[in-house]
Amino acid sequence: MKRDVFQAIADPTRREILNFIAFEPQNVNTVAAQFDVSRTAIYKHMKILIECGLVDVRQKGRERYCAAKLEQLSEVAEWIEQYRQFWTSRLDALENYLNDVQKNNNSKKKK
Amino acid sequence: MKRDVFQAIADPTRREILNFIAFEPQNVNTVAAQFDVSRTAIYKHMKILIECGLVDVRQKGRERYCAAKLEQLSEVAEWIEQYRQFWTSRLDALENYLNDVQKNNNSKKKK
DNA sequence: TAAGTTTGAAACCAAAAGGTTTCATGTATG
DNA sequence: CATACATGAAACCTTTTGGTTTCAAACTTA
Repeated sequence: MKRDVFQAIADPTRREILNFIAFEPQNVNTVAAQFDVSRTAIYKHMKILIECGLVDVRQKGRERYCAAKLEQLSEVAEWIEQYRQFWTSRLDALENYLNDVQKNNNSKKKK
Repeated sequence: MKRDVFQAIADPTRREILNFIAFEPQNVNTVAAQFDVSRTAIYKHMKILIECGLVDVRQKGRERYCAAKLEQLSEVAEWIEQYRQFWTSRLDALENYLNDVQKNNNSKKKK
């Protein structure tokens, strides 16, 4: 099953897991120790993160190091960016307006 | 109940709803007509979007116009931005690597 | 080799999510 | 006023989610 990044980061525990392994890969037990819930519960969250590509696993002996692949977040970032013009500052709104005006002027000049 | 923006945008139908009303507010029926599911189902999605502040409602006669308040997405955007350094250009990766090397050298020197 | 450690997976459970049909209410309008 | 329309809400159902306990397997190490 191909998991969805949007859905993966919807859960606060999974966001905390990502944050915990963002700087340095950690094995499952180390991650689980950070949380109140059972290791198995964390493992399940991990599985979801792995399925959507947000986490990568590297076997090392009997341990498995989980590394965050945060570039997968760009899918969400890009989805949001397309709407950024709707909420940035009024200055930006002005800037956009001026850009538009300029664009229109250029088009007119070409004609 | 204070809803969570992360959770609200996890559902693909809700993302489509946001996109549909992003440029121009629409009443519930008009939105519902865009989707296969029932009006009531769309209304429930709408309610979730309203509860987390992603949608604003303005009564007008017997109709209720729903407008997207996309600036609420900034919460998610900011959460992602803090990790952007981890996946931007390879140049950044090289920079991080060099920083690490330097750090390790310093540690060794201390010993 | 035997005991301890790290992990994966199965069976099970309660609550939440997403959907439906149905009904009530307020608003327009012929 | 009577009918049609737009919406909110309740009751109900099925699937998914997030959690648990338990057990098996693979790897370490005394």
